[in-house]
Amino acid sequence: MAFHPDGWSTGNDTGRRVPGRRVPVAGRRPSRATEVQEAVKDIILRRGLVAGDPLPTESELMEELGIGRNSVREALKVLQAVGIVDIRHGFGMFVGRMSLAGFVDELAFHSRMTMQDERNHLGHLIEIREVLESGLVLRLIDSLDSGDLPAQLAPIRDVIEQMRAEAAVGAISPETDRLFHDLLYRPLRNPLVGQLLGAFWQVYHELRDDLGTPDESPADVARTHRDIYRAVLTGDRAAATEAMREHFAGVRSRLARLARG
Amino acid sequence: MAFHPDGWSTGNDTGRRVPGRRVPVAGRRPSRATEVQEAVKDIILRRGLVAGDPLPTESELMEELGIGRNSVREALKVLQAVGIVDIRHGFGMFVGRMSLAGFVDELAFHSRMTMQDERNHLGHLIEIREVLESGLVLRLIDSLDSGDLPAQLAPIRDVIEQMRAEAAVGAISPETDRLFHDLLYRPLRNPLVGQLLGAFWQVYHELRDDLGTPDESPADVARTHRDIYRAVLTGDRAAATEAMREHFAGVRSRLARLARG
DNA sequence: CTGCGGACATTGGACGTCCCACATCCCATG
DNA sequence: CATGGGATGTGGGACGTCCAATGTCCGCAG
Repeated sequence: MAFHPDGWSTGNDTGRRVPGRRVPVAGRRPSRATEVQEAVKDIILRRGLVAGDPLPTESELMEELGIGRNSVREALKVLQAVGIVDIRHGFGMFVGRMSLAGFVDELAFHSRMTMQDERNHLGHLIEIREVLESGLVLRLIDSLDSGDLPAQLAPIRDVIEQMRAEAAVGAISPETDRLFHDLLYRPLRNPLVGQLLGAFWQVYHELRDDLGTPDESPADVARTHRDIYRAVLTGDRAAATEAMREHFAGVRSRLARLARG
Repeated sequence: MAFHPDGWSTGNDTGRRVPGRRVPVAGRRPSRATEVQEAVKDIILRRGLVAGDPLPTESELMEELGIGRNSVREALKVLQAVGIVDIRHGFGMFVGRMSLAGFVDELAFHSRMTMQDERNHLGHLIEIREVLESGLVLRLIDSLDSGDLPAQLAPIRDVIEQMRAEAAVGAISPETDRLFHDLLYRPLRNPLVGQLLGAFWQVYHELRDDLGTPDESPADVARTHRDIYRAVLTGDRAAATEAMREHFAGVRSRLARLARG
């Protein structure tokens, strides 16, 4: 992985770098791409840019840093992969919004890779998601203004209704499921929660097809989600914990069957 | 090996497009780099490779896919950034181990970027970490074999001792703190927990210097960690929850002060 | 026989250049 | 006044070439 050794900053490179000129000095190697990455991050931080702000063009970067275009491009691609910059073909580069897309890729890939063996990455991921959601739902109950709960939870109620409707005519769409878990924790006002859970959710659903058919019916799924909603509505912490456990029971059994078969 | 520029018959469609002519084909643009990424992932999955296994060389990839070296390299750099492949100069490429390094980069960067404003990424991150650890410690209590608790928790006890010793002579080293949070949940046998928590921990400690001085003394820190250990040892769920809350109280106050200042 | 050093092959790293694709803006043309 | 077609600027793709790092292996010295 890319290490960024500290003690390099002093000493040798004070200023411009002549393209084509190689420094034969025996020392560590802050690869060109790494240099560019650090430089771009530095520019963003130093200039106090925010997500969406325009960044220097490729040409400007190659000139300012005295580095070839390919290296610049490699670095930018990496920064794009980790969601730090946003590249738009024919338009320019911009400070990126946090997307966790790279995180999803990594988790999804390694989960798929270890699906059949004992390490079972996906199972571990689900366990973490369960722990997280179980804790979050309690925090949600604590944080809700007890004044007008139904109004605050109205969006959730709508999703539950939608879910029930879909279950009645067939299967619950992934989008509806995702929407539930996204909306539920929104009152916590912690956008990272939504993003992280979204990432977990996405990994699960990318690999869902590789798992067998679910043990529970769509109606069961709708019911467990409704139970979570009701527990939050009534502020019943124990019921919320139990409902969350129920919700993940189906997932667990599906995974367990995979491990056996 | 000599390269024959007489044209390549392999699936490289260099069909000319007339400038100014809009291609009516529905807009799908699988960029070269993306193609290579998918191809490499596919190779790993299809051949059932595991972490550490060797991958085709750059030259082999460019030939097999009929794609230029730069594109191949860009793709591989990205895959390296998200921890899917591991590139070792002068040796070869290998299937990567999960590292979450890209995730850490993304979180650390966006946290630093939003440090001064209201969005306060870091605070949200800490909140998630607290929820996670609070839930995990309860799960840990449930999962421990009640037979020989002291033996199972011996490593933790040693770290606590180390922590106390360090606190007595000055400051607790980050490594010791990290070791505690890493070892504590090891009995859960969920390696992802360690990695995810490690990522959170690393983000926090990368930005720690930008926060002010801590409110609590090293002795306080050692004490809160000891309380967590004791709660697990005695299986006291309420005490564990409280100890975890205490543990994060210092972090929270530090963050709050930043928001005010 | 042992071990150490250096040649060699292999593999990644970097660069410059050329051309393509895409987006935007402006101006000419109807 | 509306519109379509450059002109321009930006990223995307590819190629060829050279450089540097790493591992292997063989031969020479002890």
